[in-house]
Amino acid sequence: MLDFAILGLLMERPRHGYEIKRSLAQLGFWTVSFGSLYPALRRLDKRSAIEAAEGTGRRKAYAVTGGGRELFASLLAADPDASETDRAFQIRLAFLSQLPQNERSRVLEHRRTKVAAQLKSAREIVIEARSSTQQPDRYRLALMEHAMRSIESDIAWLDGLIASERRVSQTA
Amino acid sequence: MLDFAILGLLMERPRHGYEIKRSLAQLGFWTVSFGSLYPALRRLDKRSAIEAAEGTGRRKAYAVTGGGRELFASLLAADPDASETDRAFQIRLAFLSQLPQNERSRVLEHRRTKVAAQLKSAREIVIEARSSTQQPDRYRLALMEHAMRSIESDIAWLDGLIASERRVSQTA
DNA sequence: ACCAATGTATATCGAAACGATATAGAACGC
DNA sequence: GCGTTCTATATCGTTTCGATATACATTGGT
Repeated sequence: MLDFAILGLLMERPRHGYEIKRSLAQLGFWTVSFGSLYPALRRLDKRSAIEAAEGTGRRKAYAVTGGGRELFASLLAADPDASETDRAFQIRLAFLSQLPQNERSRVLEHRRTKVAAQLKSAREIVIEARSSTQQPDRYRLALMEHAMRSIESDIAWLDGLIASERRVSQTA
Repeated sequence: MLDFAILGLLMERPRHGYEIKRSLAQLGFWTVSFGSLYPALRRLDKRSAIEAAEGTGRRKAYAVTGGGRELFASLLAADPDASETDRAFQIRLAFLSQLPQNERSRVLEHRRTKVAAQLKSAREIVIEARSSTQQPDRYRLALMEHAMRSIESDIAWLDGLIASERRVSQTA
């Protein structure tokens, strides 16, 4: 999970820990804690997927190794099965350019199906709550409605991505 | 965190594990795993914040104890400091009715301040990315823009809550 | 009436991630 | 020159996760 993201970032260029943390946050999906980051780096180092390059001073820059590249490629191309996390999808998306066009659509469509299911159940929950005899706490209703709307906006966003994907593949 | 949510749910009525899981998901904020849930129940039991009521068959219903009520109240009223998690806020909100009106506004305003800061940095990131010479990967840009829009919609939602809070306190 | 599939329910394991905190050099302000 | 903030790595204990095992209950088809 975190390993996947780290490898992806290191594929572009060597980075040291703190920089990985910053990049992760800038990609808009994660403010990872030090308690996750440094153990992850050691994990990857142990598997020799990464190696410490130029230990200039106290900053340890890490670079991805050959094995690391292979590992990353297999993670990226892996079947985005039903149990894919939100975060896993985001990471996959951030590196989606590295996948051939037809596979990209598959990843997006697959995600759409999953989120559509989430929307269905979120809607049912809201409808149920609104029509309940003893109508629920207003804060909770707000919570449920907001959750529903967030999913709706996720779907709209995904549809935009899918549409632009189709446009690109037609031009090409 | 999870303990907080469990206590809140058990304050209303005794529930067994599976039901807590379902309620948590319905409140729109969490599909907690069994690997979190059952350890959490045992944790709370050990602290005697909850106790097993009527062990009818294989379902163990848990009820909150006096100590548990105290614990919950202190968690709910605790200072929503800067490090408050998204989830912690959501849980707090789900049980906000149990807090006096003036404290409710404080919780909401505090949250707004925090999310506003998030929005600021998200906007900076998007602006920076868009104006960058080597403009970033389109998928990443989409990711960043979506993150930004999500935060914008969170703020709008919070403002709605704050406004309705004011309306209520004026009528009262 | 039988049995397969699905739903309800509790439990546990190892791994991953979290939040807090410690430490310390570097850069900056005044 | 001295305090504050920023950069950077590290570790500790706890929480949460995801996968998996198990078993009874309910429902639907034939």
